[in-house]
Amino acid sequence: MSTRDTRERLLDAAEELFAKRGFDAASMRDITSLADANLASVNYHFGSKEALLGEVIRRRAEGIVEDRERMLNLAVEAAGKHPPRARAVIEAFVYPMISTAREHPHFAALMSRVHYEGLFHAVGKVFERTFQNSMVAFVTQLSKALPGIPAEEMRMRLVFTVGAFALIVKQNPMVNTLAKRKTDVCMEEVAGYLVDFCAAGMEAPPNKKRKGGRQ
Amino acid sequence: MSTRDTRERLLDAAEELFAKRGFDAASMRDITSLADANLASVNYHFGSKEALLGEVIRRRAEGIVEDRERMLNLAVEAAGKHPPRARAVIEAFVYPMISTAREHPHFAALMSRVHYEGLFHAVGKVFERTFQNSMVAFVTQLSKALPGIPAEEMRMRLVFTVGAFALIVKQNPMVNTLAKRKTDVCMEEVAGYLVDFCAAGMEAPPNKKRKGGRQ
DNA sequence: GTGATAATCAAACGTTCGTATGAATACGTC
DNA sequence: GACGTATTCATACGAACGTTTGATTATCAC
Repeated sequence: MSTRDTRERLLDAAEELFAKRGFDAASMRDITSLADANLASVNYHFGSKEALLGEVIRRRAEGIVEDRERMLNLAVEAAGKHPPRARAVIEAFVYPMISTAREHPHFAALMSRVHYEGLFHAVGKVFERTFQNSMVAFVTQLSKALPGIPAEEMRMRLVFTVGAFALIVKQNPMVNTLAKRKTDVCMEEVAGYLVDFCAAGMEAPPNKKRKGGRQ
Repeated sequence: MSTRDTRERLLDAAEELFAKRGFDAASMRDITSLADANLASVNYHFGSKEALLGEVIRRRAEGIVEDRERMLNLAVEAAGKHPPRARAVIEAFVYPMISTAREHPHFAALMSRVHYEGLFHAVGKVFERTFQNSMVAFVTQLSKALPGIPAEEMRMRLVFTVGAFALIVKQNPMVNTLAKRKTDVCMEEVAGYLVDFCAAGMEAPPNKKRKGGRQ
């Protein structure tokens, strides 16, 4: 059993348990046990538990960002000299993560956690270099598609999209309860709903800053 | 210093630290220290750490749900014999939590955590009895306002709204970074953006279940 | 085979955790 | 002021945590 095997088994086990239980609640003993590895192996291969989390995220995040950029470029080219429709931009933003959520549901759930837990101390750098940087290009294209929306409001709308998205891929019990589903909501199905919802939200008229409104 | 004082100081401290660090990372010693109380006081007043979390949520959740229902009823009455507009329903859903987020930002951030961490074992019951139950009435009114949307899709759209919402109230570093803000995003400001976005998303045409689409 | 490097292993380290205990103090009632 | 209850307190417990260590085993070039 080569080193590479152990490394990957550790990454897989960590991905699953970090996603299911959270960073703190997933102990090194749980992870190494699931990976059929020795307790000390994580510190040998990665140095620390935090570094393990960083590597779990890094090994997939870059691919997702690349897919997003590829889809965005395709949309730009397909639109010719016009800017692409907002819906096409949203699809380029959402589908790579949806595909990941199907192939690696634990990773998608973990990404959702990263948004909401204070895990930035461990993954801040890799997260910044990948996901956050990639968002700039999407805001740019959305602003071209919808020139009437102020840049700041457009950025907020993309944050809303991330939030709506993150709650879905989390496989949250609430989602199934609310949706009155006995089986888990299927990713492809929900992707269509999400794109419809967010594309319409993007195309909404800009906010009338009604000052003196509700205090 | 009466008992009630200590109880409330513990609840306040727990609310803040659970929100900032998460359930596991916020230790009893941190909480009791911030509350200027003895380490044993939590177990004396609440029985356990989990019970403390449950009480932290319960003491505010019920008020929020009541506010939501009150605003929803007002919207229904104001609309007369017609159903209220989707936007009015969204406002009734969002504003009570926005108000809470202004008065008790830690609580709002904690609620966001509850959606994403596996905290349901501790708060599942109180959470179910309050927030999830209250959603049924909103889906009902939204379906009346927008009869063209299938019930399941409407439920998903309300989940999207919760997700977009939760990411905002979390005071997530990403939000400020993305929004290119040096100061925290103001709740009232973002509430307007959020309602515009979600109301438009609600009113989007129903999804054309394009089967055989992307695999 | 031999030696150097890489990887695995069992065991232990010191720390921190949530909880429990029993004594000490504060409080309200008579 | 004394008594019973409610609360606070210092302290300790056992368990679980991430990490470290030093020996042991596998791997591979020569």
